[in-house]
Amino acid sequence: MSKTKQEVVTEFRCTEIIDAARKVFAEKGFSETTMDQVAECAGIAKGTLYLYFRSKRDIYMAALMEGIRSLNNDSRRKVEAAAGVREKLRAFIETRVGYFEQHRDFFLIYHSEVGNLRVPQATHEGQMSELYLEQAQMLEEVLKKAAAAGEIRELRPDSTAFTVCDMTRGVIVQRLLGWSRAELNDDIQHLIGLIWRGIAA
Amino acid sequence: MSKTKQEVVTEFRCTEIIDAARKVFAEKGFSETTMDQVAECAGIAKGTLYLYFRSKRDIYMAALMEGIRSLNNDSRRKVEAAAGVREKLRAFIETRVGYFEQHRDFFLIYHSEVGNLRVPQATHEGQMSELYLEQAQMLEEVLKKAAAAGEIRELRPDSTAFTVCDMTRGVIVQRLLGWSRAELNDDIQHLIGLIWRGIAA
DNA sequence: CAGTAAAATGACTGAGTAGTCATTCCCTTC
DNA sequence: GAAGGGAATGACTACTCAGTCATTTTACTG
Repeated sequence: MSKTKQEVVTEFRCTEIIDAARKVFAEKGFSETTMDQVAECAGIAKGTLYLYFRSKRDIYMAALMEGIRSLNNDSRRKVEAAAGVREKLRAFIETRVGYFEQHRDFFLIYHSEVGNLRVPQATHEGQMSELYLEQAQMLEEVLKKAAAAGEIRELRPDSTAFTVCDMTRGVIVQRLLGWSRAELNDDIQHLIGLIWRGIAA
Repeated sequence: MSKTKQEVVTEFRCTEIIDAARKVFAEKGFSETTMDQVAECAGIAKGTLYLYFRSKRDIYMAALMEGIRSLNNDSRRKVEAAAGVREKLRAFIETRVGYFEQHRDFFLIYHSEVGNLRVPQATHEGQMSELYLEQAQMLEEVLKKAAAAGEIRELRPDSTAFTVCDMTRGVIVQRLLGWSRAELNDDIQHLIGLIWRGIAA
């Protein structure tokens, strides 16, 4: 009984910390953020952070992983639920754009970390790219099946999957930076149009 | 006379420093790089850095700007020289992929800085996004003219231009991370195919 | 080759911060 | 409501590093 209660408290604190971390790290980046700031934002003392996480990097990675996992799950569910390539594609894009629009702060971390091409040394490095590649692979499967069924033309599915991810990422950036004033749906529609028909007359 | 000589030395030192900075910053990122490392890599003492640049950030930005300007010039020249949209598109992609393949270390800085969506506070911030947007705008012009000439279908030229930039960026990342084993030309060809015809059967 | 001025150096300083731990607080249990 | 124990605290420590500046080296000149 008491154990359950303790677990609840622990989970609550962890969530609290991760949420705060996401906010602060998104604003300043990893290096420019201090543990005092994270603590203050979470409304607890700095020492408490270390009761639940081993280090600054640990908190950062926890925030990142949690977000990616949640995004992956959302995407997978939506894509599986959709019928036909084009709808699956739309589901994929819609989910991601929507998710990041709702979790701006998470996108900033995700984006700067996933876009981090430097020589890895973090312990979590393996997990990271694994979770990242998962997205592209999901899309790759969809494309492969569609190609087999003749729904789309024959293309290198891996490269194409990555490219679709990149285009989606691009739309998210455009929107977050306010470079696009269009409605969400118009942006998505436009993107799908590009993917599907290209720009040829 | 003596002045010219002095200028030459100054320019040489600056280049030396910028080259070293590019290498070191690319490896570790801005925050994790120390001035001692930059100095060592440049083969000079730390104090000397401050004879030619005001601050760490100054050196970083100088390295970044110089690279972007050079890339912009290359791209513009090649795109202008090419005839027809499709060839201009190819020129654009080819130049960028080629440039970054040749300046890996620069790409790492460029990528992490341009992808830096946090609230700006750097003095150079304005210049940065200006130089960045320049690329997309160049492409936008090409697309607009092509659309007017009926060479491509009517699309939102701004959004499309950004998307093409994003796709190109994506290919570069794929190649730098070793996710693509294809020949450079095949990757470019594949990308142009995607842009031009989309994925529709 | 002495004298001088400019360039280069690197030990040093001061600010800032990740992580610790002795102390305090609070909640449970009897 | 007192005792006991686990959770929370925040002052403190040990360290890093951007930027400075007194000193040394180099380059030029007459």
